[in-house]
Amino acid sequence: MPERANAGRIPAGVIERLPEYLNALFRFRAEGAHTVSSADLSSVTGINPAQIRRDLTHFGSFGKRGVGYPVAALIDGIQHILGSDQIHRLVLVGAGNLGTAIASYDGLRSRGFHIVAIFDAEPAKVGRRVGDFIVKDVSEMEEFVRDQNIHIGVLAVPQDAAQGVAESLATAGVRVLLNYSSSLVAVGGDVVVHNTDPVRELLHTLFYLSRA
Amino acid sequence: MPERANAGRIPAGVIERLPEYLNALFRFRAEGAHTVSSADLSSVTGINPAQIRRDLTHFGSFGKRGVGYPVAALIDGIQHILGSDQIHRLVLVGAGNLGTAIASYDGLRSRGFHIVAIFDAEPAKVGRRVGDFIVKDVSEMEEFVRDQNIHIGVLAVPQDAAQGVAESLATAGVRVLLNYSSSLVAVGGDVVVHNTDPVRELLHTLFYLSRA
DNA sequence: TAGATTGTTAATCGATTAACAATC
DNA sequence: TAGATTGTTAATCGATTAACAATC
Repeated sequence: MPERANAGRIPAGVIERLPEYLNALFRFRAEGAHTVSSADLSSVTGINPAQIRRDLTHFGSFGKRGVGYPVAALIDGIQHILGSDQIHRLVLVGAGNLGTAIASYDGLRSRGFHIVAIFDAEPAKVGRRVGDFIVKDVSEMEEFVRDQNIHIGVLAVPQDAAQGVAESLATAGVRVLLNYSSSLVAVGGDVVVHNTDPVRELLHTLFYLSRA
Repeated sequence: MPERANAGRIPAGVIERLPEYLNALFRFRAEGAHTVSSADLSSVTGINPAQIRRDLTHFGSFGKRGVGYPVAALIDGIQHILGSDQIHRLVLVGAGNLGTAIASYDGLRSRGFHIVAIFDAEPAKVGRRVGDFIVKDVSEMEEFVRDQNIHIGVLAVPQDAAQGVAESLATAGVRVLLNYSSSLVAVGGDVVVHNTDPVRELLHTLFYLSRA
Protein backbone atom coordinates (compact mmCIF):
# COMPACT_ATOMS: atom_id res chain seq x y z
CA MET A 1 0.00 0.00 0.00
CA PRO A 2 1.54 3.29 -1.11
CA GLU A 3 2.26 5.84 1.58
CA ARG A 4 1.37 9.49 1.30
CA ALA A 5 2.46 11.14 -1.92
CA ASN A 6 5.77 12.94 -2.12
CA ALA A 7 5.47 16.48 -0.76
CA GLY A 8 7.06 17.88 -3.89
CA ARG A 9 4.27 16.38 -5.95
CA ILE A 10 1.45 18.05 -4.12
CA PRO A 11 0.04 20.95 -6.12
CA ALA A 12 0.50 24.36 -4.54
CA GLY A 13 -3.24 24.93 -4.86
CA VAL A 14 -3.90 22.05 -2.50
CA ILE A 15 -1.59 23.51 0.15
CA GLU A 16 -3.23 26.91 -0.20
CA ARG A 17 -6.66 25.42 0.37
CA LEU A 18 -5.72 23.55 3.54
CA PRO A 19 -5.92 26.70 5.72
CA GLU A 20 -9.40 27.32 4.32
CA TYR A 21 -10.51 23.86 5.34
CA LEU A 22 -9.03 24.48 8.75
CA ASN A 23 -11.01 27.69 9.12
CA ALA A 24 -14.22 25.95 8.14
CA LEU A 25 -13.50 23.07 10.50
CA PHE A 26 -12.95 25.44 13.41
CA ARG A 27 -16.34 26.92 12.70
CA PHE A 28 -18.02 23.52 12.64
CA ARG A 29 -16.26 22.54 15.83
CA ALA A 30 -17.42 25.75 17.51
CA GLU A 31 -20.95 24.81 16.56
CA GLY A 32 -20.48 21.43 18.19
CA ALA A 33 -20.33 19.30 15.05
CA HIS A 34 -18.47 16.03 15.39
CA THR A 35 -18.63 15.04 11.76
CA VAL A 36 -18.71 16.99 8.51
CA SER A 37 -19.23 15.91 4.94
CA SER A 38 -17.34 17.32 1.98
CA ALA A 39 -20.66 18.95 1.06
CA ASP A 40 -20.72 20.73 4.43
CA LEU A 41 -17.18 21.99 3.94
CA SER A 42 -18.08 23.06 0.44
CA SER A 43 -20.99 25.15 1.65
CA VAL A 44 -18.68 27.15 3.93
CA THR A 45 -15.60 27.43 1.75
CA GLY A 46 -17.23 27.60 -1.65
CA ILE A 47 -14.82 24.92 -2.86
CA ASN A 48 -16.20 22.02 -4.90
CA PRO A 49 -16.82 18.96 -2.68
CA ALA A 50 -15.07 16.62 -5.11
CA GLN A 51 -12.02 18.81 -4.94
CA ILE A 52 -12.06 18.79 -1.15
CA ARG A 53 -12.14 15.00 -1.12
CA ARG A 54 -9.41 14.79 -3.71
CA ASP A 55 -7.22 17.32 -1.89
CA LEU A 56 -7.44 15.37 1.33
CA THR A 57 -6.53 12.04 -0.27
CA HIS A 58 -3.11 13.49 -1.05
CA PHE A 59 -2.35 13.02 2.62
CA GLY A 60 -4.22 9.87 3.45
CA SER A 61 -7.74 8.75 4.13
CA PHE A 62 -9.47 10.84 6.77
CA GLY A 63 -13.14 10.07 6.29
CA LYS A 64 -15.61 7.22 6.58
CA ARG A 65 -17.80 6.41 3.60
CA GLY A 66 -21.42 7.08 4.33
CA VAL A 67 -20.49 9.16 7.38
CA GLY A 68 -18.09 11.97 6.57
CA TYR A 69 -14.99 13.37 8.24
CA PRO A 70 -14.45 13.48 12.01
CA VAL A 71 -14.00 17.19 12.77
CA ALA A 72 -11.44 16.92 15.56
CA ALA A 73 -9.28 14.32 13.83
CA LEU A 74 -9.31 16.22 10.55
CA ILE A 75 -8.25 19.43 12.32
CA ASP A 76 -5.39 17.55 13.93
CA GLY A 77 -4.49 15.96 10.63
CA ILE A 78 -4.36 19.19 8.66
CA GLN A 79 -2.51 21.00 11.43
CA HIS A 80 0.03 18.22 11.44
CA ILE A 81 0.43 18.39 7.66
CA LEU A 82 1.02 22.12 7.82
CA GLY A 83 3.25 21.90 10.87
CA SER A 84 0.85 24.12 12.74
CA ASP A 85 0.53 21.57 15.53
CA GLN A 86 3.65 23.14 16.97
CA ILE A 87 4.31 26.56 18.46
CA HIS A 88 6.14 28.90 16.12
CA ARG A 89 8.12 31.67 17.76
CA LEU A 90 8.58 34.96 15.99
CA VAL A 91 10.06 38.39 16.49
CA LEU A 92 8.27 41.63 15.74
CA VAL A 93 10.30 44.60 14.53
CA GLY A 94 8.79 48.06 14.93
CA ALA A 95 6.95 49.34 17.98
CA GLY A 96 4.93 52.13 16.37
CA ASN A 97 1.19 52.14 15.81
CA LEU A 98 1.32 49.20 13.47
CA GLY A 99 3.67 47.18 15.65
CA THR A 100 1.54 47.85 18.70
CA ALA A 101 -1.55 46.74 16.81
CA ILE A 102 0.16 43.53 15.71
CA ALA A 103 1.40 42.83 19.23
CA SER A 104 -2.14 42.94 20.49
CA TYR A 105 -3.54 40.92 17.60
CA ASP A 106 -4.90 37.72 19.05
CA GLY A 107 -5.20 35.90 15.75
CA LEU A 108 -1.51 35.08 15.61
CA ARG A 109 -1.25 33.62 19.10
CA SER A 110 -4.44 31.60 18.85
CA ARG A 111 -2.96 29.82 15.83
CA GLY A 112 0.34 29.03 17.48
CA PHE A 113 2.41 32.00 16.40
CA HIS A 114 4.00 33.40 19.54
CA ILE A 115 5.77 36.74 19.59
CA VAL A 116 8.87 36.38 21.75
CA ALA A 117 10.37 39.86 21.42
CA ILE A 118 9.75 43.30 19.96
CA PHE A 119 12.57 45.45 18.58
CA ASP A 120 12.77 49.08 17.55
CA ALA A 121 15.53 51.40 16.38
CA GLU A 122 14.20 54.55 18.04
CA PRO A 123 15.82 55.24 21.42
CA ALA A 124 12.57 56.81 22.61
CA LYS A 125 10.76 53.52 22.09
CA VAL A 126 13.40 51.16 23.46
CA GLY A 127 12.63 50.16 27.04
CA ARG A 128 8.98 51.07 26.73
CA ARG A 129 6.27 48.56 27.33
CA VAL A 130 4.17 47.28 24.39
CA GLY A 131 1.65 44.64 25.29
CA ASP A 132 3.50 42.16 27.48
CA PHE A 133 6.90 43.14 26.17
CA ILE A 134 9.65 45.63 26.86
CA VAL A 135 10.88 46.94 23.53
CA LYS A 136 14.46 45.92 22.83
CA ASP A 137 17.03 47.83 20.83
CA VAL A 138 17.29 46.63 17.24
CA SER A 139 21.06 46.34 17.65
CA GLU A 140 20.43 43.28 19.79
CA MET A 141 18.14 41.70 17.20
CA GLU A 142 20.53 39.63 15.12
CA GLU A 143 22.15 37.97 18.10
CA PHE A 144 18.78 37.33 19.72
CA VAL A 145 17.30 35.76 16.60
CA ARG A 146 20.34 33.57 16.10
CA ASP A 147 20.60 32.48 19.74
CA GLN A 148 16.91 31.77 20.08
CA ASN A 149 16.78 30.05 16.72
CA ILE A 150 13.84 32.12 15.47
CA HIS A 151 12.58 31.39 11.96
CA ILE A 152 9.83 33.94 11.50
CA GLY A 153 10.04 37.72 11.53
CA VAL A 154 7.28 40.30 11.25
CA LEU A 155 8.18 43.74 9.92
CA ALA A 156 6.30 46.85 10.97
CA VAL A 157 9.01 49.43 10.43
CA PRO A 158 9.16 52.65 8.38
CA GLN A 159 9.53 52.26 4.65
CA ASP A 160 13.20 53.14 4.40
CA ALA A 161 14.22 50.78 7.20
CA ALA A 162 12.39 47.72 5.89
CA GLN A 163 14.94 46.35 3.45
CA GLY A 164 17.82 46.65 5.92
CA VAL A 165 15.93 44.95 8.72
CA ALA A 166 14.82 42.21 6.34
CA GLU A 167 18.37 41.47 5.28
CA SER A 168 19.55 41.50 8.85
CA LEU A 169 16.86 39.01 9.87
CA ALA A 170 17.70 36.79 6.91
CA THR A 171 21.37 36.81 7.91
CA ALA A 172 20.41 35.82 11.42
CA GLY A 173 18.56 32.78 10.12
CA VAL A 174 14.96 33.88 9.64
CA ARG A 175 13.24 31.85 6.94
CA VAL A 176 9.85 33.51 6.70
CA LEU A 177 9.21 37.24 6.67
CA LEU A 178 5.83 38.83 7.01
CA ASN A 179 6.29 42.37 5.78
CA TYR A 180 3.71 44.90 6.92
CA SER A 181 5.80 47.92 6.05
CA SER A 182 4.71 49.93 3.07
CA SER A 183 7.65 49.02 0.89
CA LEU A 184 8.25 45.75 -0.84
CA VAL A 185 11.23 43.90 0.51
CA ALA A 186 13.19 41.23 -1.28
CA VAL A 187 15.83 38.97 0.15
CA GLY A 188 17.76 36.25 -1.61
CA GLY A 189 18.21 32.63 -0.76
CA ASP A 190 15.43 30.49 0.52
CA VAL A 191 13.69 33.16 2.58
CA VAL A 192 9.98 33.40 1.86
CA VAL A 193 8.69 36.97 2.00
CA HIS A 194 5.03 37.76 2.35
CA ASN A 195 4.66 41.36 1.38
CA THR A 196 1.30 42.26 2.84
CA ASP A 197 0.17 44.50 0.08
CA PRO A 198 -3.50 45.42 0.34
CA VAL A 199 -3.17 47.58 -2.73
CA ARG A 200 -2.51 44.64 -5.01
CA GLU A 201 -5.68 42.94 -3.86
CA LEU A 202 -7.69 46.12 -4.11
CA LEU A 203 -6.40 46.68 -7.61
CA HIS A 204 -7.55 43.44 -9.10
CA THR A 205 -10.86 43.76 -7.32
CA LEU A 206 -11.35 47.09 -9.07
CA PHE A 207 -11.45 45.30 -12.39
CA TYR A 208 -14.59 43.44 -11.42
CA LEU A 209 -16.02 46.44 -9.59
CA SER A 210 -16.01 48.61 -12.67
CA ARG A 211 -17.72 45.90 -14.68
CA ALA A 212 -20.52 45.05 -12.29
CA MET B 1 -11.24 42.73 -36.73
CA PRO B 2 -12.41 41.46 -33.35
CA GLU B 3 -12.31 43.92 -30.51
CA ARG B 4 -11.00 43.12 -27.06
CA ALA B 5 -12.25 39.90 -25.58
CA ASN B 6 -15.29 39.89 -23.35
CA ALA B 7 -14.37 40.76 -19.79
CA GLY B 8 -16.19 37.70 -18.53
CA ARG B 9 -13.94 35.50 -20.60
CA ILE B 10 -10.69 36.75 -19.16
CA PRO B 11 -9.21 34.22 -16.74
CA ALA B 12 -9.00 35.39 -13.13
CA GLY B 13 -5.30 34.55 -13.15
CA VAL B 14 -4.71 37.18 -15.80
CA ILE B 15 -6.42 39.86 -13.74
CA GLU B 16 -4.43 38.88 -10.68
CA ARG B 17 -1.17 39.23 -12.56
CA LEU B 18 -1.90 42.71 -13.89
CA PRO B 19 -1.01 44.41 -10.58
CA GLU B 20 2.30 42.54 -10.63
CA TYR B 21 3.09 43.87 -14.07
CA LEU B 22 2.17 47.32 -12.85
CA ASN B 23 4.58 47.02 -9.94
CA ALA B 24 7.38 45.92 -12.22
CA LEU B 25 6.62 48.70 -14.70
CA PHE B 26 6.77 51.31 -11.94
CA ARG B 27 10.20 50.03 -11.06
CA PHE B 28 11.40 50.21 -14.65
CA ARG B 29 9.97 53.69 -14.99
CA ALA B 30 11.74 54.79 -11.81
CA GLU B 31 14.98 53.57 -13.35
CA GLY B 32 14.32 55.68 -16.43
CA ALA B 33 13.47 52.88 -18.84
CA HIS B 34 11.26 53.87 -21.76
CA THR B 35 10.81 50.40 -23.15
CA VAL B 36 10.70 46.94 -21.63
CA SER B 37 10.59 43.50 -23.18
CA SER B 38 8.52 40.64 -21.87
CA ALA B 39 11.85 39.11 -20.82
CA ASP B 40 12.60 42.20 -18.69
CA LEU B 41 9.21 41.96 -17.01
CA SER B 42 9.77 38.27 -16.50
CA SER B 43 13.06 38.85 -14.70
CA VAL B 44 11.35 41.10 -12.15
CA THR B 45 8.06 39.27 -11.71
CA GLY B 46 9.25 35.71 -12.17
CA ILE B 47 6.36 35.16 -14.57
CA ASN B 48 7.07 33.37 -17.85
CA PRO B 49 7.60 35.88 -20.70
CA ALA B 50 5.26 34.00 -23.02
CA GLN B 51 2.56 34.25 -20.43
CA ILE B 52 3.09 37.96 -20.02
CA ARG B 53 2.68 38.49 -23.75
CA ARG B 54 -0.36 36.26 -23.86
CA ASP B 55 -1.94 37.98 -20.87
CA LEU B 56 -1.55 41.41 -22.46
CA THR B 57 -3.07 40.36 -25.77
CA HIS B 58 -6.36 39.81 -23.96
CA PHE B 59 -6.66 43.57 -23.89
CA GLY B 60 -5.11 44.58 -27.15
CA SER B 61 -1.71 45.00 -28.70
CA PHE B 62 0.61 47.11 -26.59
CA GLY B 63 4.06 46.32 -27.91
CA LYS B 64 6.17 46.68 -31.02
CA ARG B 65 7.84 43.60 -32.46
CA GLY B 66 11.59 43.80 -32.22
CA VAL B 67 11.31 46.66 -29.72
CA GLY B 68 9.20 45.76 -26.70
CA TYR B 69 6.55 47.58 -24.71
CA PRO B 70 6.53 51.33 -24.08
CA VAL B 71 6.65 51.66 -20.28
CA ALA B 72 4.48 54.74 -19.86
CA ALA B 73 1.80 53.63 -22.31
CA LEU B 74 1.63 50.16 -20.82
CA ILE B 75 1.25 51.58 -17.31
CA ASP B 76 -1.59 53.76 -18.57
CA GLY B 77 -3.12 50.83 -20.37
CA ILE B 78 -3.10 48.48 -17.40
CA GLN B 79 -4.31 51.18 -15.04
CA HIS B 80 -7.16 51.85 -17.40
CA ILE B 81 -8.05 48.17 -17.61
CA LEU B 82 -8.13 47.91 -13.83
CA GLY B 83 -9.93 51.20 -13.36
CA SER B 84 -7.01 52.47 -11.34
CA ASP B 85 -6.65 55.52 -13.55
CA GLN B 86 -9.31 57.09 -11.37
CA ILE B 87 -9.32 58.18 -7.75
CA HIS B 88 -11.15 55.79 -5.44
CA ARG B 89 -12.50 57.26 -2.25
CA LEU B 90 -12.79 55.15 0.85
CA VAL B 91 -13.74 55.36 4.49
CA LEU B 92 -11.70 53.97 7.34
CA VAL B 93 -13.49 52.63 10.40
CA GLY B 94 -11.51 52.39 13.62
CA ALA B 95 -9.13 54.98 14.99
CA GLY B 96 -7.03 52.78 17.26
CA ASN B 97 -3.43 51.78 16.69
CA LEU B 98 -4.25 49.89 13.55
CA GLY B 99 -6.50 52.59 12.12
CA THR B 100 -3.90 55.23 12.84
CA ALA B 101 -1.25 53.14 11.10
CA ILE B 102 -3.48 52.70 8.05
CA ALA B 103 -4.31 56.40 7.96
CA SER B 104 -0.63 57.21 7.71
CA TYR B 105 0.08 54.46 5.18
CA ASP B 106 1.22 56.17 2.01
CA GLY B 107 0.83 53.12 -0.21
CA LEU B 108 -2.92 53.54 -0.52
CA ARG B 109 -2.88 57.19 -1.52
CA SER B 110 -0.04 56.82 -3.99
CA ARG B 111 -2.13 54.28 -5.87
CA GLY B 112 -5.23 56.40 -6.00
CA PHE B 113 -7.04 55.19 -2.90
CA HIS B 114 -8.01 58.29 -0.93
CA ILE B 115 -9.31 58.11 2.61
CA VAL B 116 -12.09 60.66 2.96
CA ALA B 117 -13.20 60.05 6.55
CA ILE B 118 -12.36 58.07 9.68
CA PHE B 119 -15.05 56.79 12.03
CA ASP B 120 -14.93 55.30 15.50
CA ALA B 121 -17.51 54.18 18.04
CA GLU B 122 -15.60 55.23 21.14
CA PRO B 123 -16.63 58.64 22.45
CA ALA B 124 -13.07 59.22 23.66
CA LYS B 125 -11.77 58.94 20.11
CA VAL B 126 -14.47 60.91 18.33
CA GLY B 127 -13.33 64.46 17.65
CA ARG B 128 -9.68 63.60 18.00
CA ARG B 129 -7.24 64.19 15.21
CA VAL B 130 -5.77 61.21 13.33
CA GLY B 131 -3.49 62.14 10.48
CA ASP B 132 -5.30 64.86 8.55
CA PHE B 133 -8.70 63.84 9.85
CA ILE B 134 -10.99 64.53 12.74
CA VAL B 135 -12.51 61.23 13.82
CA LYS B 136 -16.27 61.14 13.24
CA ASP B 137 -18.82 59.20 15.24
CA VAL B 138 -19.72 55.88 13.70
CA SER B 139 -23.39 56.78 13.99
CA GLU B 140 -22.86 59.22 11.12
CA MET B 141 -21.18 56.60 8.98
CA GLU B 142 -24.07 55.13 7.03
CA GLU B 143 -25.44 58.47 5.97
CA PHE B 144 -22.00 59.74 5.05
CA VAL B 145 -21.17 56.69 2.94
CA ARG B 146 -24.49 56.87 1.15
CA ASP B 147 -24.37 60.60 0.53
CA GLN B 148 -20.79 60.61 -0.64
CA ASN B 149 -21.35 57.51 -2.74
CA ILE B 150 -18.38 55.65 -1.27
CA HIS B 151 -17.72 52.15 -2.58
CA ILE B 152 -14.76 51.02 -0.51
CA GLY B 153 -14.49 50.57 3.25
CA VAL B 154 -11.50 49.63 5.37
CA LEU B 155 -12.15 47.96 8.72
CA ALA B 156 -9.77 48.33 11.65
CA VAL B 157 -12.18 47.80 14.49
CA PRO B 158 -12.22 45.36 17.43
CA GLN B 159 -13.16 41.80 16.69
CA ASP B 160 -16.69 41.88 18.02
CA ALA B 161 -17.58 45.08 16.18
CA ALA B 162 -16.35 43.96 12.76
CA GLN B 163 -19.37 42.06 11.49
CA GLY B 164 -21.81 44.80 12.46
CA VAL B 165 -19.79 47.55 10.86
CA ALA B 166 -19.35 45.45 7.73
CA GLU B 167 -23.09 44.93 7.38
CA SER B 168 -23.75 48.58 7.99
CA LEU B 169 -21.28 49.58 5.29
CA ALA B 170 -22.78 47.07 2.88
CA THR B 171 -26.24 48.48 3.52
CA ALA B 172 -24.93 51.95 2.81
CA GLY B 173 -23.67 50.87 -0.57
CA VAL B 174 -20.07 49.83 -0.06
CA ARG B 175 -19.01 47.22 -2.62
CA VAL B 176 -15.50 46.35 -1.48
CA LEU B 177 -14.42 45.75 2.09
CA LEU B 178 -10.85 45.48 3.22
CA ASN B 179 -11.03 43.85 6.62
CA TYR B 180 -8.01 44.32 8.87
CA SER B 181 -9.81 43.32 12.03
CA SER B 182 -8.91 39.99 13.52
CA SER B 183 -12.21 38.31 12.76
CA LEU B 184 -13.46 37.12 9.43
CA VAL B 185 -16.43 39.06 8.20
CA ALA B 186 -18.91 37.87 5.64
CA VAL B 187 -21.60 39.91 3.95
CA GLY B 188 -24.05 38.78 1.37
CA GLY B 189 -24.84 40.14 -2.04
CA ASP B 190 -22.20 41.36 -4.39
CA VAL B 191 -19.89 42.81 -1.78
CA VAL B 192 -16.30 41.65 -2.15
CA VAL B 193 -14.58 41.15 1.19
CA HIS B 194 -10.84 40.94 1.49
CA ASN B 195 -10.15 39.46 4.88
CA THR B 196 -6.55 40.39 5.46
CA ASP B 197 -5.55 37.26 7.21
CA PRO B 198 -1.79 36.97 7.65
CA VAL B 199 -2.29 33.68 9.45
CA ARG B 200 -3.61 31.93 6.39
CA GLU B 201 -0.54 32.89 4.41
CA LEU B 202 1.78 31.96 7.24
CA LEU B 203 0.07 28.61 7.55
CA HIS B 204 0.60 27.45 4.04
CA THR B 205 4.16 28.72 4.11
CA LEU B 206 4.78 26.49 7.11
CA PHE B 207 4.19 23.45 4.96
CA TYR B 208 7.19 24.26 2.81
CA LEU B 209 9.23 25.48 5.78
CA SER B 210 9.04 22.17 7.56
CA ARG B 211 10.11 20.33 4.43
CA ALA B 212 13.11 22.43 3.45
C1' DT C 1 -31.27 -3.42 3.90
C1' DA C 2 -31.39 1.37 2.10
C1' DG C 3 -29.27 5.68 2.20
C1' DA C 4 -25.29 8.33 2.48
C1' DT C 5 -20.82 9.69 1.43
C1' DT C 6 -16.13 8.63 0.73
C1' DG C 7 -12.07 7.51 -2.26
C1' DT C 8 -10.82 7.16 -6.92
C1' DT C 9 -11.02 6.92 -11.79
C1' DA C 10 -11.87 8.99 -16.03
C1' DA C 11 -13.36 13.14 -18.66
C1' DT C 12 -13.22 17.90 -19.02
C1' DC C 13 -11.54 22.05 -18.81
C1' DG C 14 -8.36 25.73 -18.71
C1' DA C 15 -4.03 27.60 -18.13
C1' DT C 16 0.91 27.49 -19.15
C1' DT C 17 4.61 27.09 -22.16
C1' DA C 18 7.22 26.33 -26.39
C1' DA C 19 7.78 27.51 -30.93
C1' DC C 20 7.74 30.46 -34.77
C1' DA C 21 6.05 33.48 -38.35
C1' DA C 22 5.31 38.40 -38.55
C1' DT C 23 7.48 42.62 -38.31
C1' DC C 24 9.83 46.35 -36.16
C1' DT D 1 19.99 43.54 -43.98
C1' DA D 2 20.46 41.17 -39.45
C1' DG D 3 18.90 40.99 -34.88
C1' DA D 4 15.33 41.35 -31.71
C1' DT D 5 10.95 40.67 -29.89
C1' DT D 6 6.10 40.67 -30.36
C1' DG D 7 1.59 38.34 -31.24
C1' DT D 8 -0.31 33.93 -31.93
C1' DT D 9 -0.78 29.14 -32.75
C1' DA D 10 -0.25 24.59 -31.30
C1' DA D 11 1.38 21.30 -27.73
C1' DT D 12 1.78 20.35 -23.03
C1' DC D 13 0.65 20.23 -18.69
C1' DG D 14 -2.02 20.24 -14.61
C1' DA D 15 -5.97 21.10 -12.11
C1' DT D 16 -10.97 20.72 -11.65
C1' DT D 17 -15.07 18.26 -11.89
C1' DA D 18 -18.31 14.52 -12.76
C1' DA D 19 -19.36 9.97 -12.06
C1' DC D 20 -19.52 5.82 -9.60
C1' DA D 21 -18.02 1.67 -7.24
C1' DA D 22 -16.72 0.75 -2.53
C1' DT D 23 -18.32 0.74 1.93
C1' DC D 24 -19.92 2.63 6.15
